[in-house]
Amino acid sequence: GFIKELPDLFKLSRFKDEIENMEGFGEKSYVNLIEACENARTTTLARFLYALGIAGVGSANAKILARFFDEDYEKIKGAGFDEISEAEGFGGVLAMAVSSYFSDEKKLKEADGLYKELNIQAPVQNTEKSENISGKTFVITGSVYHFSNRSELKEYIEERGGKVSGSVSAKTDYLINNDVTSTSGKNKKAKELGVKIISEEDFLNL
DNA sequence: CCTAGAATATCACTGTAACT
DNA sequence: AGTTACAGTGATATTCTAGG
Repeated sequence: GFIKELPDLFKLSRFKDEIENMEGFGEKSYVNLIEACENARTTTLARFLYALGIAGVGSANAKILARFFDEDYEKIKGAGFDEISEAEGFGGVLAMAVSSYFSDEKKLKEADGLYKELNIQAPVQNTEKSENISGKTFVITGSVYHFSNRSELKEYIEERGGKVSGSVSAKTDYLINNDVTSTSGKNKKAKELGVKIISEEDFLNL
């Protein structure tokens, strides 16, 4: 009962004592919970859109939407079916999902309430433009060593104008893989299609 | 205060279904 | 044909509470 609508996620400290006394909880879990919620306040428009849970709008499509509408939440809210269809990769199904979400009174109210609690930041862009990375598509497989996890490497690439996708295709420029002997589906496909397979070191040298 | 055992969270990775 | 979202799996890491 602590969370009745989305914005309540950011008001949990009102229930400090109750939360700490719940089974399986203690002071530490309470503090972690509050810290996690506070960290989540600072986010990008794309992450916010992703979080709304609109069918078909995951992390990748949310980024496209945010960019297409100039990182402006008001523009997205006001956009109709036709306008949304013009965004790259958005056809009838996705445009309908998005436009009907924002024309639903209840959902709109919830989204607005959540938006008010947030501290939206502009996405980090092209901190260090790199010609070898910008405009290229990468796929990462296996573990990484120079970054704490794959998401960090993904962010690193995207900040420099590159793209990271989940599956190898003819449009993929590089497959990043430290395990040369790997026989994963991604490696096989990369070999089939003649996609360059590089190690993390090779990537950093780019 | 410290430790052990248990529970839970996180991570990398797959496969499937559905969309453009 | 190419992409993406999403659910599920097994392994590993983290972190809790209870009890000495």
